Amino acid sequence: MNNPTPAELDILRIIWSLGEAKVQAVNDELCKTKPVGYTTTLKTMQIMEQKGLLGRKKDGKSHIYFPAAEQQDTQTTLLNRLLHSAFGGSKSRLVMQLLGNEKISTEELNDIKDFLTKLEK
Amino acid sequence: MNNPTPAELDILRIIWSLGEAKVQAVNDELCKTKPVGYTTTLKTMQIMEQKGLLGRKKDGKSHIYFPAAEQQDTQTTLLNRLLHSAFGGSKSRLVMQLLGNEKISTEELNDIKDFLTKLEK
DNA sequence: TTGCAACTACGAAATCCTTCGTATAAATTA
DNA sequence: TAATTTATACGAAGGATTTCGTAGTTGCAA
Repeated sequence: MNNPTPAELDILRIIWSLGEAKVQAVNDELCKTKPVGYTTTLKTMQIMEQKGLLGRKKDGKSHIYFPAAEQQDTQTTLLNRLLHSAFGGSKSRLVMQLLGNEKISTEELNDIKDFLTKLEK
Repeated sequence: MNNPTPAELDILRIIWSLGEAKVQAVNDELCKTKPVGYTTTLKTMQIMEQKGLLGRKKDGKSHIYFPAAEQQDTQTTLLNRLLHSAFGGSKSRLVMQLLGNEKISTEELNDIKDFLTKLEK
């Protein structure tokens, strides 16, 4: 299916941390970072529900939204995409870059472990 | 400046691996994965040159393109964006997810090392 | 020098993303 | 019960991305 866009990811991150939330709560959080209209957040969350990124249930006159997939599944999907699109599939290169080493290594896991050992002092 | 879009990243990856390349060569590579018109590739590479993602030099009637920034700088930018947008800035969680462990850890580096040790058997 | 083949440049359609205005509907309160 | 508040639904504008058609340019071979 479809993957979260940047704006959708902003919302997902908030819902992950809250477990579940109403549009109002998500919008409040969002506004702490950048000003955004209520209906913008609502619209995006409605699209996310259609896309299958969020589920929702009625609560009085409003809805409570929650993640439709495991947080980890979504994270893994995004991470794997970056792994292949930007790192040619090399996990060790990705890890080394992430942890601040720019050296390229071919001995995947060992190199990572050595790297960590050194970094640990 | 501007960040590479998905289509641009496909091209960047090819140019990274080739060092430098003409449009034709990039398009050939691209077509191994999915069919795409020559002018599509050309147009995208022209845009990338304008954006400052690629440099180019004349070679007879055509151009030779090359990365304008270090591969690692671009990778780091993309990785950091994912780190914050999807992992709330936790490097250890990202690494663990990448390496196949779904457990959340708070002792950043040590946990990663332990994890690697186990994985190594 | 003429003509062909390989390239470039340009423009524009189609789609996706993001944002918000407006119209409705449903509780609440005065 | 009427007015107010709080939500939802819908549509559409504006910008970014992706794709490609068409026209024009350049170098080389015949």
